[in-house]
Amino acid sequence: MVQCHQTQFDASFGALSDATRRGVLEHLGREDASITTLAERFHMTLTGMKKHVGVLVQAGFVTTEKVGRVRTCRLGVRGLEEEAEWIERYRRLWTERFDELDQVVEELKQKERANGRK
Amino acid sequence: MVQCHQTQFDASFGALSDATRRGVLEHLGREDASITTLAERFHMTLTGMKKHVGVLVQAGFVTTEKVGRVRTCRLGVRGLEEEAEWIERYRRLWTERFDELDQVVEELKQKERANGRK
DNA sequence: ATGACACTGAACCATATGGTTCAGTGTATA
DNA sequence: TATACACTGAACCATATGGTTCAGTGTCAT
Repeated sequence: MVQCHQTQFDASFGALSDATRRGVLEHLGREDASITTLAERFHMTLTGMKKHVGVLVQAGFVTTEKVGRVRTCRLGVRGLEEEAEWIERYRRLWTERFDELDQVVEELKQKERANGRK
Repeated sequence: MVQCHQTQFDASFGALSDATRRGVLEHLGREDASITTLAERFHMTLTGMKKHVGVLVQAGFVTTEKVGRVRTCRLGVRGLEEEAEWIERYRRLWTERFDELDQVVEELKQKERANGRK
């Protein structure tokens, strides 16, 4: 369950680690867009935006289709389910870890009270 | 609500985009560890592992404390709450988007049935 | 006090990333 | 048919990333 998705997570978290790409996802969440539209929206050359879109496609977040001379980008079917799962798993890890810590702190307090009474 | 966390997300998703670092988080979720332990565990030089830990510290996922000659790494207090939130928000976006799509498909089917009856 | 141990920092290396320009190709439109 | 438009690909650039080696510094154990 751990080794099977490594390279996929590398790609998807990598794709999410750039503000422009997160912005593109947000835009595509509202409406489909051509490369030109996205390039203008994010103050970037066509070529630059095409690279970002390429990364998002590679990660499976976006699909594109070219009709005539314009390539339209839209959200891919893959979504963020697996990333959400991964993150959730680690959130649980964190919580457990700090519940343990709380216990330790609680024990320390008890000891202190005991010492205070001495 | 969008621009305020950009660089933080850059750092945190960037930190998660590497298999070794995800592995380190998993390890620290089970137990604290020294740099040496982690380096051995992931077949890497001390220096290399120290860099990875640095990235995780920078992202706020890990804290370290040096006592004597060993630096112990543990999960930081920050956790993954905000990343979980972000991802959740986009999961909703996706869902809405594909619900719309489903509607369109549904309408197409209806039209087709109508044409079939012609 | 000596040696081993755990880390640290600088320097280096190859490759990846985020961007650009420039020179195309193919498509729509006047 | 000529022109403008949307994209594509190659080449380039600066910086970041993921790793290494090597030469320390400080700490523990004999």
